[in-house]
Amino acid sequence: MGRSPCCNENGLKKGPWTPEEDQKLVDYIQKHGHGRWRTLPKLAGLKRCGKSCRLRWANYLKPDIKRGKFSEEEQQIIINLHAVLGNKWSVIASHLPGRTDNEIKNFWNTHLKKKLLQMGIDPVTHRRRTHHDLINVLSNLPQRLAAANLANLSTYPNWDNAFRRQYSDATQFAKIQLLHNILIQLRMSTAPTSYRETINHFGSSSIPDHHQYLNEFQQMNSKLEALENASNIGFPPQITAQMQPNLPNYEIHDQQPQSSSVNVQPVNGLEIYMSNNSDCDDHLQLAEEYYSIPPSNDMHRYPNSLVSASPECCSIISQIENKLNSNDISNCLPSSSTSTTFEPLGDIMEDEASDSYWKDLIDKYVASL
DNA sequence: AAAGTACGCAACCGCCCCCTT
DNA sequence: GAAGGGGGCGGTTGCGTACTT
Repeated sequence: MGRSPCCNENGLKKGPWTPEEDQKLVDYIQKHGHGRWRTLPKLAGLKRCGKSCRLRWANYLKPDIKRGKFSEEEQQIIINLHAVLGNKWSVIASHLPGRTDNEIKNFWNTHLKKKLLQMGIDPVTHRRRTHHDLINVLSNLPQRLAAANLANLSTYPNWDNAFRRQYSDATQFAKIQLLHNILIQLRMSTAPTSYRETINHFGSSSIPDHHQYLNEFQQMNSKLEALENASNIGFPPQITAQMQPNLPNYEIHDQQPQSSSVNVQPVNGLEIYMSNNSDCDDHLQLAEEYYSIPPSNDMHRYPNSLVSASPECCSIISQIENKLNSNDISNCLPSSSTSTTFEPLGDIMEDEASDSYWKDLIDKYVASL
């Protein structure tokens, strides 16, 4: 069928609107309403196409439009709705009084997208970018290992100590990132971060003791936090700036379901939805209401989707876990200001002195993905 | 101080859906 | 049911401004 553009007539103005044009449009609409947009410009004395008038009115001149910065609450609403709806800007705008779809779309593209990326969250799927991070780390690891090995050779006497240490730290950091990413996978494969996933995780027939479950989850988070904190202390700034964005951040929260029977329990920045009553059908119904769209339609858009680990992967994760359990990471703080950055993690990293251990581990882990 | 670059946002473009004829 | 028009929507562009070199 097709249609001719509404702005193909000669003499029609394009580009930024002048205050005089704005005034004409406002005056006309306040007096007569907009009626048919195509006929409006002529009646209002504007040399614009109807579409341009509609957009100018809808996005800028309408009296109830809210200008200015988006509040934290508004930002959270946009993120949550985008996780469920995708780029349905007009629907998202309908939940934010005074905000236009265009404004929200621009704000998403210029601010929120970057914010989520910095948090290690994919802005399209709203999943944590565990696998991508891991692949990035793995793709750089051989170079880092090679560089570190070179730095250790006495055949390069001109390399100063800071330079050697930087490369040595980079190697250690790569290893820690690997450990970190594997642990995140472990956390995501065993710890649901939303109410739906709680149900999915335990099945609809029985839900074990929530407190015990939360305790386990908290312990895992504590370990990860300690690991992150330890790896950040004293790290050379030129490397930190480059690599820090790869470290996921857990500040994002799901929106609290509108029900008094559901508690939100913050766990190290994550919020887990747990119900007080033990009726699984009610739980599921609440979850369905909260997410509003059946999961089979578009599962990938749900926030905090469950990432499951394969049995092989779990086995490797267990090895790492055993290692972590045999070392008290919470005490891993630098013993002095002159210590090497990753000395505190030495107990974990150095008892397997050879890089072949890590190579094997990486190979197995990649194969299990 | 000037040139180059990045960023933010208003406006435009083209496609699509829905309603009317 | 098909054709055509009106309006809405999401993606993209381009300009003005801020920031960096």
